[in-house]
This record gives sequence, structure tokens and C-alpha cells, in this order.
Amino acid sequence: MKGSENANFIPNLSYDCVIFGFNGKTLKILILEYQNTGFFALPGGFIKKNQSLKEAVHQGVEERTGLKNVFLDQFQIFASLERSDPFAMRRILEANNKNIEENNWMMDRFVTVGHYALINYEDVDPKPDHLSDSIGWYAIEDVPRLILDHNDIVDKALEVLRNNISEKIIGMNLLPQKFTMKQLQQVFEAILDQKLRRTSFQRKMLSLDILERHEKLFEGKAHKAPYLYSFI
Amino acid sequence: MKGSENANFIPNLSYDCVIFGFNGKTLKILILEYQNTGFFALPGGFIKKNQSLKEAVHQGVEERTGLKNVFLDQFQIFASLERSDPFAMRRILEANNKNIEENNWMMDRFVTVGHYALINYEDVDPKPDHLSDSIGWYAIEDVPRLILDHNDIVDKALEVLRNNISEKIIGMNLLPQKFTMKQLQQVFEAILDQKLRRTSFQRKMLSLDILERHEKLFEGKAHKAPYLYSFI
DNA sequence: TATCTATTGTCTCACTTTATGACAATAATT
DNA sequence: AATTATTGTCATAAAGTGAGACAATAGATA
Repeated sequence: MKGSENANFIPNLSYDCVIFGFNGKTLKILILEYQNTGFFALPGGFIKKNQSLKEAVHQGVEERTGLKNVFLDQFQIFASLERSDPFAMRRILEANNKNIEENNWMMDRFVTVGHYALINYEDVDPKPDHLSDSIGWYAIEDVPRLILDHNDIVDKALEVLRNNISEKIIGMNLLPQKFTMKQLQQVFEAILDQKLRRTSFQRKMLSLDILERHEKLFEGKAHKAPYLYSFI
Repeated sequence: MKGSENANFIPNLSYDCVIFGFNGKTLKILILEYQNTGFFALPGGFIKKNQSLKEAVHQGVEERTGLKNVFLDQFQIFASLERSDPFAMRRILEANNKNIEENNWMMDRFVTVGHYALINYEDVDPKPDHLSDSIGWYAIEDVPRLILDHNDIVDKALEVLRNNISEKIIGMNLLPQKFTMKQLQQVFEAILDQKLRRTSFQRKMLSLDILERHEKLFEGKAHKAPYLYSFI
């Protein structure tokens, strides 16, 4: 194997993933920190030569979250020349005592495919990968400075999600299987970052014929119990 | 240089472009035919190592159409394993008397970035590239069988364009700089493949505050002359 | 010059959708 | 039994859309 390439992966191509989670109040994303560098980054990875992009991303998400069959949308390619930064990559490798020569290919220019995933915050016990020592949830308004153009990727993911929210709600996994109308509204409000009217929202959702009504949820609160719904 | 790579290009990565044009009646796309093969394909190409994806695609479109600064939207990556077909590529190279060994890298697996462009049909004198002997406009309902997954790319481009039409109209270059309300409606009808009501369409467009009204256009026809508009 | 033709810009009315507020129903607490 | 907070649904107003009507008009016709 030459030092400038890795036989297993498609060279110069990577994926990065903005994993959105929801805790009932705010929208958060998963961010990892590389060991001993102070570098924060999106979870990402490379595509094996005998693997489709979709398989690669699902595998990467599963390794970090344990979740299979997550909703994933491949929303944009980031392919400018300026986005590559061999010095950052070198520092990450050095901090992990990796052989620079052997991993030289990682300091090449990379074109990355931006994805976002929508998952249920509660289902996840995030796991760092072999280069990073921590992975955690950050509210979207508290995302730290990330390496390379990862902040741009987050911004764009959020923009695309906001534009397509009505089309994506069915496939999204931000809520448990059964949820109340209020929870659904809170997801919308968190994503769109604006308050919505309760009555209009409820009428709209019910008119779309995408919800199935189940039993009531008795929360032990001193008020009328809401129905539970699931997507049809 | 090894036979399995080309020093100038990012390996395994290509772009393909669905170039939409409008002739006043139907929506057409540009398709090229490879010499002596009967193979039809979308215009596409590779990305140089010192070039951004955007630059590469703009350059490719300019070479085929002569148009600079065209509206381009990068809408999806096609990265399945099945999409690659070394036999088709080999046949194209052979038919052009290209050295197979030297161009071996072209028969690798490729991940391609699907783009669509919107251009003014009238401005263009399409030019074939060095591997193809003809390039021409095909109405979207008459697109022939294309190589690889290029028919899928066309279908997806059209789907994305239809979904985003209201957001993209301002940037689109399907019309001349100044145009009548009727021409604008015809573009919408061609893209959406459905008739629209004249009065509702006009009212809607005027209410969007995206149009500037100019002088009238006297077409020499025996009826009231329409105003010309441009996007603000 | 007067009339005719085809198309345009705008208005009207009916219908549908959305915004906003009102209100009764109800699960648990007091 | 009265109170509290929230829910599901209705009532009314406001905004948007569909479908047609009609006057205005550039050029053709006579």
C-alpha cells in the first residue's frame, strides 16, 4: 500500500452527518471531540470501495448511536478547495499516536457528502469512535466552533430540514412511536424556531390523514388527558 | 502514472448534468451520443484535483453550451454499487480508439453528483465533447435509453425541479431577461406538465413581489399587447 | 375610417383554507 | 364539590384560490 492512499476506501470522498435529536424541549445535534486537540467535529467517515454511500452512512450512524434504519437525508455535497485542512487532520492523527505516513491519505483533499439524521434522543447512548474521546448532544444554538466547514454543514442541514419539514415528518424518528399532539407541535416549534397556534396546528395535522389516534395518555396531571397518536 | 489512476482528476468522482432548456413550448434536455456506440448519456465529467466541484460543472456546461454563469443546482449524489458499468465505458473508449490501459481509471467505480441547469434554449449552440459525435435537445417525454443510471438522474432532476419550482423561478434562466406573463406561465406549465389558470396564475405572480413591470411588447398581432416583466 | 378578432389586465363571486378566539369536557388536586 | 390546567372542537373572521365575466386594445379586415 502506498502511503498516499488506502486500499479499502474510495479516496478523497467522505460523508458527514448532522444527527438531530429531540428531548421534548430543544433540538440538539451530536458532536464529537477529538482526543487531546480541542477539536470538535461532526460524526463522519469514509466509504469502502465495495460499499454504497448509503450503507456507509447507516453503518457510521449505527456505530455512534446503536440505531439501525434511521431516517437519513443526503442533502448536499461540500466540495470547495478551501474546505480541506491537512494541518487539522495531522494534529488529530498525532494526538492519537497514529502513524502519519500510513495515514497520509487522510490529509488529502476531501469532498464530503452532507447528511442529516432524525432520531429519538431517548433511544441513544452515544459512543465515541477510535479517534475521539467524547461525543455528546449540543443544543443547536450552542454548537461550538467545529473543524473545517462543519459549521456550514450544520447550518445548511437545518435550513434544508426547515424547508422540508412537512414532507419529512412521517419518516422522522424524533419522537417515540406514540406521541401526543403537543409533543408533535413541540418538534415543529423546535425545528422551525417559532411558536405555532395550537388549534390551527392540530386541525392541520388531523386533516393530513397521516395520524392514527390511539388510547389516551394519563400523565397524572390535573387536566384533560391527551390522545396518543402514531404515524400511519 | 499508474494505469489505474489519472493524476489530474479526483478518482472515482464525477458529475452529470441535466441541462433543461425551454423553446417557448416544451421543456427539453441536452443529451449526447458517443461515437459509434449508440450510447446516449448526460453531459458530465470529472473534477480536477485543484478545482472545486462548482468550477468543474460550470466549465463542463460552458464547454457544451457556451454559456457562463448558468443557474446550477446540485441536487443529489448517485453512489450505489450497481451504477458502475466498466463494459459500457470500455466500449466507448474502444470506439474512440482511446488507449484502454491509459484510461483504465475510467472503468473504476464512480460516484456522481447530479446537477440540473436551467438555460435559455435560444442562447445555445450545443457542442459535442471529444468522445461524442452528437449532442442535441430531447423533449423530456422523448428521452432515449441512457447509459448507466442516467435515466434515473433525469427523473430525479425533474422531480426536484417540480418540487422547488416556486423557489427557483427567480434564479432560473429558462426565459430571456424580459418576458411576458404568458411566457412565464408556459414555463410553469412545461415544468409541471399541467395547464394553469391564466387569471389565478397572473394574480399569484403579481402578489409575490418578484416581478418588475416594463414597457409593452408589440408583437404585431391583432390584440392587446402584453407587458414585459423581469425578475427583481 | 369603422368594424372585427384575439388576447390581455382586472374585477366579481363562490368556495376553500387559515387565523383567532371561545367554550365545554375532563383528569387530578384541593 | 369546587378548582386548575389542558385538551378537543366549534364559530366567526380573514385571507387565498377557482372560475368566469368584461372592458381595453393592437392590429387585421373591409
